[in-house]
Parts: sequence; structure tokens; C-alpha cells
Amino acid sequence: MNKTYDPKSFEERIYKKWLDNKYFHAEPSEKEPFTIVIPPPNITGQLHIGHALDDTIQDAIIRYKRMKGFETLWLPGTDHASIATEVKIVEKMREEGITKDDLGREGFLKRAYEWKAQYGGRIVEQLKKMGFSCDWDRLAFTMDERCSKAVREVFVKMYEKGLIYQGDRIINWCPKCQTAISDAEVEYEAEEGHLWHLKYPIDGEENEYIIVATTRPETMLGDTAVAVNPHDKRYTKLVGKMIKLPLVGRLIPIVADRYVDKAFGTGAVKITPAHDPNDFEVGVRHDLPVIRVMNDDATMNENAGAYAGLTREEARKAIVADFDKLGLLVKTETHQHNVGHCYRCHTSIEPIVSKQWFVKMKELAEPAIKAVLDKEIVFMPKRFEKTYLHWMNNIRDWCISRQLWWGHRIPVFYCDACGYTTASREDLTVCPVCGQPMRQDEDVLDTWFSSALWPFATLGWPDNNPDLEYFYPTNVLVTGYDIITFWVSRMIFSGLEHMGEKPFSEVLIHGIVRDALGRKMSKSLGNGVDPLLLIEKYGADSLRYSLVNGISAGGDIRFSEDKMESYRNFMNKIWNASRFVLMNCENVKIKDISEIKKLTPFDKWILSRLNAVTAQVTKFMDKYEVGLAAAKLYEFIWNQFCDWYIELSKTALYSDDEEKRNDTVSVLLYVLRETLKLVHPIIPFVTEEIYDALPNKDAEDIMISPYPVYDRKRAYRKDVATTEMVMEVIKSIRNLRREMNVSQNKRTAIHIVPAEGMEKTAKKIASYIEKLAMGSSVAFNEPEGKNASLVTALGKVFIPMGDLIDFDKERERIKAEIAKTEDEIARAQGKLNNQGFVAKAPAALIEKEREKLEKYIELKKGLEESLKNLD
RNA sequence: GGAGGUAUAGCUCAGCUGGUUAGAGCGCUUGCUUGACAUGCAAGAGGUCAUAGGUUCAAGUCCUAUUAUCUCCACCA
Repeated sequence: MNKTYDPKSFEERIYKKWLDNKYFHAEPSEKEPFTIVIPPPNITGQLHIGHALDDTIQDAIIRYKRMKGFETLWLPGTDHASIATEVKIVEKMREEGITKDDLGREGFLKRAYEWKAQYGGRIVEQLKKMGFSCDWDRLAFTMDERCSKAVREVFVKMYEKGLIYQGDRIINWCPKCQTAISDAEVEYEAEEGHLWHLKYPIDGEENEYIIVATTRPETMLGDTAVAVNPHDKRYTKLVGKMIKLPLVGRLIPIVADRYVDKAFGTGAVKITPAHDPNDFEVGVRHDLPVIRVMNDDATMNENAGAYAGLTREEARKAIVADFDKLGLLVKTETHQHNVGHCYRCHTSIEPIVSKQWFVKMKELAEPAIKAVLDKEIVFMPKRFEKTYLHWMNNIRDWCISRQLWWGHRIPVFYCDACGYTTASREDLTVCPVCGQPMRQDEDVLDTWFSSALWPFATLGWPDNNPDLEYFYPTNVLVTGYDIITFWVSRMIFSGLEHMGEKPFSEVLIHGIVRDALGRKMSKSLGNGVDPLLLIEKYGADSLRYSLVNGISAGGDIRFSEDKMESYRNFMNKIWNASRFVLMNCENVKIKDISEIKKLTPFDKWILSRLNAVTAQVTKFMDKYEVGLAAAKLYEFIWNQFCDWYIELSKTALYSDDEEKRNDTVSVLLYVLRETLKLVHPIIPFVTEEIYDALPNKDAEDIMISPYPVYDRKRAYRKDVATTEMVMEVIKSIRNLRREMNVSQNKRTAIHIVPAEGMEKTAKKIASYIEKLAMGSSVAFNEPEGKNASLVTALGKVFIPMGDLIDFDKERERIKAEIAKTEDEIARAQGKLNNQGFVAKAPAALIEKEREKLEKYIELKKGLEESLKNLD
């Protein structure tokens, strides 16, 4: 074995071995299934640190369950990411001087598939570098044959059921991308704008006006009403009257609507149903006409009269100027407001009315709400239920059409000859009614339409098949809180609607990865980290551990390269501890743990610790608390196994007693093997590499070995107490030496006067104390002359240090100890003198407090004696 | 504007259903090539557990308010 941990020398080889052995592949079997579907990364993307976190959690869970004996399926795949990918391709084309129209739909799609072929596989290779145990035989893609079939089926079914409809709705329109985008794809940014107060003359009355306030004067050309609050006394008289719209001359009514806030602006709002979502709602309530004044590219259209052809910005300037000329501009205020921008190209979005396809949500939301309220689906942590329920309870119809080419084309067919329209599972070229040609809808579906079907489309739905039967519903969905509404909620209602069964039982939500300063990682800040570089530098296991260690459910994690280094050191520690154990295996008879006749207290201590950590880790992993499991294992491996057991074992390993050597190596090997198995789900590579070299393997490879099980018989309370006492004594001596400025490499004599009943124990453990506390010898008497001394549970410990000792210093030290002890005595006495405590606290607790008090009184006595001896 | 999270050592975080002397890693100080590991070993310094109240025999832990900070949702012309 190498002297240092060198992940590059084995990670790739081991991954290949796993693949060759088909360990990741799952098939329906007698075993109980455990299934996770991966949140499919976009084909545009590179693996980023967020994927690394999300998928490390999943892999840890999957590997744990596999070792626990489940038929474990982790189903991988990628997402076509309609708009994101299309934008990237178009950008690339622009560099080459090509536009979409140059290529045409066919040509563009050809190019898009080439893109997919080139980049779709890249992220898969990156996932493999992380060590993820996905069933690659089942690799899916949201636009592959299976998923496309499912998308078609769902669309047609819902269309026939009347759940999908086409309608005029106000939607977010990106004038640059030339497509509708969902609410979630709009990013709001605070902008410094203006609030213009405009006079609208009342029709038929001289010098009567109502003043409206607006941030978007250019839309006034499409105004079809002015609204005031029904309770606003200032305007009660005016409701029902007509306004003669300036510049346009159209007569529009003044209506009363609760939407209007009396306190904002002038309390009167111009209503433009075609260009504002709220106005649209008002328009529906008051049956107002809808007049579009803009084209799809955000220039003014023919309804804008004299302003036609201007951009929206130009039109705004012109209209404000014209109002001013007419004396109708009352004032201009600066005004901070949020303006929506396209999340892709950052153009400010234009709310416009257009014909789009929608999914009726109310009916679908009801069972989806019920499933969560009834605990059929559980969010972890629970608080994220609120996010979900809030969204579901306030759901709006889902606009699913996108004016793009890359995606699932809407399977609706029109006959221009007879007007027949239908949704179809098969492509239609000829109208079944009149025999004339049919044309397909030009738009594609929102990306999330296919992602919503992911848990069952990937398993072969709508075809009945054993996979679907066996693996659905899946067990746990692991994702970040940022896509609960986008994705998780849509999978839930889709599963319930189309499968008649929830898609998963549990939703595990984690936070996002931030940089060392707590900032979101982003391209513009340049504070992102590339997981692949980190793997290159530190190994995949180190990356996995640093991502997962210490995360708690739902919380964000801060990430820095410093962390990587310390977990790489941890890998090195595991590596070297293993190397130590293996080095001592030569010429040794390895026994099964049950064959060892005389386990030492230390053996029993480490076995008991191992057992306890097994229980804790199992408990955490069952709750998917991978972070807490990782932290426990770190503690155990470094601070218990390495710092203590290995050090204690050296006395036996270098002794002449052959049986003792055999026994000790056997225990070391056993604890090492079980520990490697416990951490394997988190750090699969290094554990597999070491396991392979173990002489006591209990399976062909660690990833298919049985996970350790808690054994209630291994408490060994007495031996644990003895060991802990030894550790205390050693620590105290080290501490004393340090305080007395004894050089680290100088050995000194140690004298022990055992406490009552401790004589035998003291003799048994003397050699260990000598070794670990830098003793030159151990004697069981009080030394002649002056010395430094300690009071321990084992007895009094003396260290004669001759000239080395500084008596004043030793006095100070003991006095400080006494003071500390007195504090404790006071605290314990205070508690025990408290009537309330004695009356109400549990008896065991009171007893414990009494024992403590006694212990401290004893200790104080001993210390005072030591002090006296110094004089 | 609405909802939620977080606040514990210089930094990153543990601390379960209230009950050890509030813990770990990193960093810091000091000393060590102690027969696995200097990617290491040992010892140590460092915390009035955000603030103010409250419940309780007992509060880092539960409740209320405040402050700071983060996130999500909505988007008011």
C-alpha cells in the first residue's frame, strides 16, 4: 500500500469493476424494492456542485439500502431543458451567423439532436466520476421514445378529459426569445422608474377629470376602463360615468373594483386588460374589451394609431410628451418598482394576451393536497410542506405552451379545410372528417410537462410492465428547496392523476451550496467551484465527505476548499489506519471475533463503541440524515479507533505473547472491516480499495457486503468504564507533564498508589499507561521526596521529577484544581439544597447529583493532601 | 406585502422528546520525525449559547416580543 492516500490510483479502476460486475443494475426480484429517480440534470449543463451534493445524498442512501438487502434501483437520466437548451444553441448559432429561420424547424432540430449527442453524455461521465451507483442500463432522457410516448398519452388523455384547453390568457411574454415563459421563469428586479399622473377627462362634462397614476403610459392606448375602489368616497359619484380617452378618443367606463388600493397613487387605476395581469382579471369581472396595442416583438401595433411601429420605450416618451402638450400631465414622480425580466436573456417581459394551452389545475390540485395532508407523502423536513401547500392552494392554471422548437411538440392537429381539431397519440396527416391535410400545432410543451412524468415515464408507463409494477411508487425523492413548486408538486399531481398512485412516499429537501462567505454560487460572481477539478485534486471521496458531513436537513451548506483539504486528510487517516492494521497481519492467525477467548477491556471497549456507532449510524441513515451519520463516523474513526484503540493495541502487538498478538490483530481487522462497511455509502472508492486487501473479507466486494447490524449483547459496561478510566489517567498525566514543562520526548517514572479495590486493575493496565503517558517505569508506591501528583479514579499518581519540578507552579496548579472542584461542589450542593429540585426531579437524577458531589469532595481531599506534601 | 429558516468558540457547524463540567472540525498558541499517518501526534487558549421578557425545581433546548440575516411566494397601478 502507498504511504499516502492517492485516489487517482484506484477510483477509475474500481468504478469499472463495479460496472463490469453489474452491481448497479436492478431487476424485479423477491427482495423488497427501493427506488430513487434522479432529478435529471439538463443536457446543457456541466456537473456543478449542487448536483454533486444532491446526488451524493442519493448515492449514500442507495448504497446503504443496497447493503441492507433491498433490490435497489437508482434511475438516472437527463432533461432536454427546452428553453435553456434552445437559447444556448441559438447563441452558438449566432456566433456562426446563422438564425433559426435559416435552418427551419427540421434543420434546427437536427442541430439540437447533435448538441444532445455531444453534451448529453458529458454529464453522465461526470456523474460516474463521483462514484454514483446509478443503473446506467436504464439511462433515460425526457425526449427519448419512452418519455415521448408518456407525454403524448398524458396530453391526449387530459385533452379528452377537458383538463387541457386553449384560451386567451395574459401570459409573460419575452419579446426577445419570442415565447411565453412561466411565472417561475420571470425574475423581478427593483428598478428606479416613474409614476406619471395623467388627467383623463370625464365625457360630457367641462373641466372634469379623473387623475390616474401609471408606470406604463404607453399601454394607455389599450385602456378599456378606469377603476376605483368601491369604498373610495372621492370617486363614488364618478362610478358609471364615461371617460373620453385622450389621444385615442375612445369612450371607456369608470368601474368600481376591490382590486384598487385607495392609498396608492391617486386611487384611480387605468385598466389595460391586454397588457397587465391584474387588469386582465378586472376586465374579466367587468366584461371589458381587450385591446392589444403591441406586437410580439414589443413594438406598437396598428391599434396604437399614430404610435404604431414605435418600440415600447419610444412610445412611452411620445405619449408622455403628448399628454404634457395637452396639459393633461399632472406630475411625474420617481418610483421604485419591480420589473420582471426573462431569466434567460434578461429582456424585460411584456405581459400580453395571447392564445396558449393551459392545464386546468384545480381538479388536479385537490388530491395532491390531500395526499400530503394525509401523510401519504411526507416532506422532510416537515416545514417544506408549507411551501408546497401554499402553492397548491393558490394554484393557477398552468400555461404549458412555449413558442419554441426544442421540446415535445404539442400533439394537436388542425384541419384548415373543415376546422376539425383534435389531440392525437399518432401523428395525423389527413383529416378523418373531410380528408384534407392536417397541420400540427407549432408550439412545444413546457419542459416541466415531461419532468412531471419522470417517476413513471422512465419505468415504461403507459405500457404495463413488470418494472413499473415492481418499482413504482418510488421511495424517496431528493432535491433542493428551489424546485419544490416547479417540479415536486407537478410530479405529485401527475402521479396521482395518471398512475392513480403517488410517485414517491418521501421528499427529502436539502439546501443549496454557498461559497465560504455564504453567497450563492453564480457565474457572475465567479465564486463557483468545479467539482471535477476538486475530484482531480482531492479525490471523489473527499468531495463527497465534505459535501455531506455536517449537513442538516433543509439547511444550506457553506463550501470552501479548506474543507476539502481536511476531509482529504481524513481519507488519508483511514488509509493509514488500514495500512497499519494490514502491516500487522503477516504471520498472524486471524480469528473470528467469537473465537477469541480473552478479549481485553480495550477490545471490549472498541467493540462496544463500534456497536454503538452502528446503532446511531443506522438510525440516522434510516431517517436519511446522511450528514449526521457522516459526522458520527468521523468521530468514531479518528478519535476512538485511531487515537485510542490503535495506540492501545500497540502494547499487545509488540509483546511476546503470540495469542495476544493474534487476538489483537483479529479485533483490529474486525473493527476495520465493519467500520469500512459503515462508511462505504459515503466514501465508496477508498473503502472498496481497502476492503479488497483485507484478509477477512465477508463478501466479494464491499458494496455488496452486508451492512453491520447492532448487537444488543455488546454493551460491556464494566470494561468500557475501565477503559475510560485508563484514558482519563493517561490524559491527566500528559496534561500534568505539559503543565510542568516536561519535554514531550522525555520519559519519567510513574508511581501509582491504587485506590481501594483498584489494585488488580492498576497492575493490569500499568504497561499501557507507561507506553501512552511517556513513562520510563511504573511502580506501585509513593516515591521518595517531592513530586507532582494527581488524584484519579484509579488512585493517586505521582511523578517524581527531581529538579525539573517547579514547586510554586505545582502549588498554583493544585490550587486552581481545588478552586474548580469547589465550584462544582457548590453547584451540586445548591441543586441538592433546592427543595423544588429534590421534590420534583426524577430520582435517578438526584442520585446522580449526590454521587457527583461525593466524588468532588473526595477529589478535593486528595488535592489538599497533595498540596500539603509539597511543603 | 405574505410565509418560513437561521442566530452557540475567530470561521463552519453538532447539541435528539428541557436535567453530565455546552461539543467537533478548521484556524490559533506551545511542544514533539513517540516502530500507520507532519495529509501526523500531544497539550492548551477561546463561548454571559443574538437581545428582552415568560413558563419550569431546572432553559442553549419550550413560549412571546425585538433585532440581524437568509430563502421562498406575490408583485400594487
